[in-house]
Amino acid sequence: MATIKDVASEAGVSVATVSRVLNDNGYVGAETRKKVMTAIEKLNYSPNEVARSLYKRESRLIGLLLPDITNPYFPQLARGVEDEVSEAGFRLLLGNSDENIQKELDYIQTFVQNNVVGMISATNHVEHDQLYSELNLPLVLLDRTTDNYPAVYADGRKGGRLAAKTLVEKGAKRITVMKGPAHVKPAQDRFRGAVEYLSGTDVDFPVMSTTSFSFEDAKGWAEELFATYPDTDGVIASNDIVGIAILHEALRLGKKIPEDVQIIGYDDIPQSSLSYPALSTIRQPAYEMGRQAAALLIKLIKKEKDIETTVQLPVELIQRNTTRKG
Amino acid sequence: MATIKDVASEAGVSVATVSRVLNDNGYVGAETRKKVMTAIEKLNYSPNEVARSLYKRESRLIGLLLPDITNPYFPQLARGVEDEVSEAGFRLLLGNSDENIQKELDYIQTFVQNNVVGMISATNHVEHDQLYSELNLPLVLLDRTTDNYPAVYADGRKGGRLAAKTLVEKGAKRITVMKGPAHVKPAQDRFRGAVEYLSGTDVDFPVMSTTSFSFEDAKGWAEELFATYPDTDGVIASNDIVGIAILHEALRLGKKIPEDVQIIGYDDIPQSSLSYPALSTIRQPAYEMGRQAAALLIKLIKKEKDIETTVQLPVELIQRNTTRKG
DNA sequence: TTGAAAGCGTTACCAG
DNA sequence: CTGGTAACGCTTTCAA
Repeated sequence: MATIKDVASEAGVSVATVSRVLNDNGYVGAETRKKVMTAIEKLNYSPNEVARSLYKRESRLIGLLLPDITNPYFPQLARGVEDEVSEAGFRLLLGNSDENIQKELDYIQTFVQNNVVGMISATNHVEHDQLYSELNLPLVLLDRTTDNYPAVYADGRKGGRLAAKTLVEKGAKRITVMKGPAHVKPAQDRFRGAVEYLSGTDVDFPVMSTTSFSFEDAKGWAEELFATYPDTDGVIASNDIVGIAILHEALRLGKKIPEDVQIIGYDDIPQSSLSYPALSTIRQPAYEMGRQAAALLIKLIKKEKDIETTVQLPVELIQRNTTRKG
Repeated sequence: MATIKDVASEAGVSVATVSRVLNDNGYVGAETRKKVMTAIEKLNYSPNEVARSLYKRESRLIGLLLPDITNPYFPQLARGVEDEVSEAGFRLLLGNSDENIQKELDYIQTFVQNNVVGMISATNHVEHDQLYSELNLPLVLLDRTTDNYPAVYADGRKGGRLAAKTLVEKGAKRITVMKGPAHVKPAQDRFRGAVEYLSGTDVDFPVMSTTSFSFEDAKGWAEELFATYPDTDGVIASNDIVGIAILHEALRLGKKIPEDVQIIGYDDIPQSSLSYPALSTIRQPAYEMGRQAAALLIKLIKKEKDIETTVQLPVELIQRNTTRKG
């Protein structure tokens, strides 16, 4: 790899001058600039980010912490983040925390060790608000509310209410509400929203608790649900994965969808529109959330003034075929 | 952030000594070591990776280049890679190329600018074997065969053959085989495998070409398929996404699965088992492939001897309910 | 067993 | 307008 020194001697100038043309600051004569450009071209030089980072004490790297990229909701967030940061010239250092505190801490440590300029976290540990606070780094929370940090999230409470309202209006009488993992804040919000709404109605609503969102477990929850509440005629799933699993199980049991049981999911992951019948769901604009989180972080990094540090994106009912028409 | 200097003065020794205990090399007295440890503890010091990287001319970072993390096949690869590299103390710099040469080049540039120790690429541009060859970095290709580089991939040819054989043996007579995007090498392999097998049989097999794997487009391919070949009774989908879309469309058209038409997908993404009927498919061990690619790369980085630089993982028929029993 | 100092590739300050 | 040089935080000779 060519260094700035090589370029300097090739162009017959000092490294200081090369640095000036590189960063486009300070005075540099037209002639000189041209010589330098030629040398750069010729040597196919590109500056060493590590040296830059060392001197400036900040890199062009942003840390992204996710629970588990294998859950189809997160790649969309990640992609949104990535597109936005890379358009702004930043790159992503990625970590999956599995909601495991130690892993999370380890990643945060790597982030600072690598001089990241900021970080985005979509994990759910409130415990280390403390840790985060010592971080001394621009941080934005993604897919999670909080009073203490900049955050972009969707209105889970409203989403939950919307799901419940939809099912009730479409005539469900015995609605099973699935409660997602207790430590997953957004899941609790939507759950609370649903329960709030249902409490104001006359429908029964047994609650079924689940402790994960994984594909492997989803089947189990689905079986348990119909075993425990065989006469349920409406299900508010904790997310689309679970919703699809329930749909699958209902069909396997010979139930008619949406006649016998209506199902509504949460998230609107891409594959939801491909289930059969296509899953009705509450959409969170994941890609957009990722983009906005990144955009917000970048503003923070650039220390722009008057930024809205908490942005709430709207949720939306996507009415497909697991809920009744009209 | 505390630096090595701070630790040194806190411990009353030189930075050289601190460095020695940090890296556990060179002589350092037991007493001294203890003092240093205490200082490190007290200051909560952790070494600056950037400075290290600058001096050593190599970081603890590995570059991972993916086509599009939004395609559910890739998060699994990514996760496999991540788990393996992070267990070995490395971290991931992530890039989505969208199979776009310019983006790919940009990421590769960032990778070298950041002194990555190696990279893993799951993209499909053979054109820049040339670029890669000038890279002077350990590289392993993932989900792609090649003679020129270390690679881990699954046997696409065999997978295609297996899909075709399965459908034929289960009585399909007019099999539509879908051809994935031309530039996606693994898709072509499985396609060729299927065609090879079918050529040796008496069944008809119209070929339908598609140009993408996205969810949005998949629906379109599905509609086109049944519009063009309404009497098809077996479909070899180019991957599970397309397979699920076809399943959806077939059901929408009132076809019975698997009686009227049998469908077989490719990949075995997690959601395939949740379609209804559950999708039969050819499984590629994506997570495992990611892990092995990372393991191979790490061996390369450590310059171990006698390593198997090309590992082919087996594919497997996952017989679910879109193919007939027995 | 320990310390001083050079050097990794940049940037920015100060002279000229 | 340009060049010399200290500094960023670390590792590694080389001497002591």
